[in-house]
Formats: sequence, C-alpha cells, structure tokens
Amino acid sequence: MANQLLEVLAHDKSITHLQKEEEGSKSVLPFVEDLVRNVLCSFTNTLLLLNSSNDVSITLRDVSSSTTTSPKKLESVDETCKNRSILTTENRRRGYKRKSIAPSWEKNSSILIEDGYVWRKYGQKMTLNAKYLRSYYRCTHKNDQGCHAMKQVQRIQDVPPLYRTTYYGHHTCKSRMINSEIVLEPLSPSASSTLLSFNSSFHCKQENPFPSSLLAPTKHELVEMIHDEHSAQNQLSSLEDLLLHDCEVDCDYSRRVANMLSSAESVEFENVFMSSLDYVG
DNA sequence: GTTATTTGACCTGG
DNA sequence: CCAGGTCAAATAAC
Repeated sequence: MANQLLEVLAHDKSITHLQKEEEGSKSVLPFVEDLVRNVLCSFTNTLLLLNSSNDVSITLRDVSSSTTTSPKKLESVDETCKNRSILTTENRRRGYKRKSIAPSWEKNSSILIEDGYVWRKYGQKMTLNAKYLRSYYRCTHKNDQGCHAMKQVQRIQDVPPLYRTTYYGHHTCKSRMINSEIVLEPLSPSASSTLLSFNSSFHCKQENPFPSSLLAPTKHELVEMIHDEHSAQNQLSSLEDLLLHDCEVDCDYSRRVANMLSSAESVEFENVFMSSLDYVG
C-alpha cells in the first residue's frame, strides 16, 4: 500500500507541482514523498530484523539440541527413556525460550492483588534464599492473542503476610476489565479540555498493571491465603472493605495525573505514586 | 468435554 | 555445574 501511495504521488507530482507554482505557494509534495520513502524504509528494516532474529533462534535451537548436551548426560537420559519412554534427544521438546527481559514493574503488597488481567499459572519453584514458593504466571491470552505479559509472585514474609509481584512485558491483549467504563472529572479548570475515559481499549495500552481495581484475590491466590492464615475469612472481608475504598480514590487520582503525561512519564509517575502509597499506608 | 493447575523433568544463562 | 525459568503430561476443577 505504501508502494501504491508512492506511485500515486509520483504520478500526480508534475500536475500538482505546476498548479502550486502558478499559485505561488510552496508544495508539500517533497516532504510527503520523503515520508513515504521513510515508511518503506522502516518496513524493510523491520522485515530484515524479524528475518534475522528468526535465523538466530533457529541456529541457537539447532546448536542446543546437538552440542550442549554432554555425552554423559545423553547416556543417562537414554537409560531412563528405556523404561519411562521420556523424551530422547531427537524428540526433545522444541521452542523452549528462557525469559531474558528485565522486569517492567515490581510491587510489594500485604495481600495478593487482583490487577484486572487474567493470569494462568505455569509453574512454581522453591528458590535458594527464599522460605516460600515462587509462582510463575503468564497472560491467559498468550495463545489466542499472542500476549506475552508475565508475572512472578513470591511470598517474602509470613507475619504479616507480604508478597512481591514482579511483572515482565506488557499486555497486548484485550482483557476483560472490571469497572471498565469509568469517566473521571478533570483535575483542574486548566485541564478541563481533557476528558478521561477508562474504557477497555485504554486499559490495553496501560503499562501500569494496576489500572482500575483491585484487590479481589484470584481463585488460586485465595487458596494460598486461606492456607496461610488462621482467620482468613475475617482478614479477607476487612481488608477488602478497607482497601477497596482507599485504593479506588488513590488510584483514580494517580491515573488522572498519569494520563496527562506521556506514557513513559506516566509509568514513572505511577511507580513513584504507588511507592508513596506503600510508605504512607 | 474444556480449561486451569500441579509437578517433575527439561533447558539454559551465568 | 546449578539455580531458576519453562514445558507438558497428569490431574483437578468446572
């Protein structure tokens, strides 16, 4: 389509150019043409980049399946495969990819929080210097929408219970959000031209994983809490009452300010804001 | 029957 | 080599 646009521009160039000259005004066509060429250039670069990264992953995969396994290990694997029909080197699982991105968001919380997205647990692990299991979650829309958001939940303290949730990547899915139709009034008269609507499309672009509400633990997280606490029922109801009220107010304010900043600034602002909530609260 | 969780094996970066 | 991240079969939940 960009190519077609370029052809159309080239075709009409002479005519428009003459018209503009007659009117004595400056033509914007050269600028537009450059723009289209830049777009085409970006497409080309992107495709090159994608192709080259595919090559890299294929190469790495081939290398890993053929050379990184020592002869000694191969022997032991083959031995167990005789009895249990586990994977051999040839039918060993493919596409294994280890996370290499830096965390995009980290949050400590006295309770397990519901961030509005639907997560699927894919593993848990006991880590070296931790007393509790670390749970691994990925977005439930990984397969149907290709969303690569992930999070880890690690309990870091028993009494009072404290959890560290670390987020990796960003949601690209269209998750169903709770309270997805909140319309906020402007902060000040100077900001009165900005109407903020927190509909579902906005939330999809949010980098902050705490977009609207809140604080109702997921099924799995609830089970963990009930296992952990003697008076789980009382704790749940009182915490939910308290935090639903406080955090709705606080997070609304946070979002109103953050929405008037650029996306990078807004993430930074919300990080600072949520930290200050921790400090105060 | 479909979807989510559990859990032991597998894989890899450091 | 190994700690930590991921896979996928078995199992549970719905």
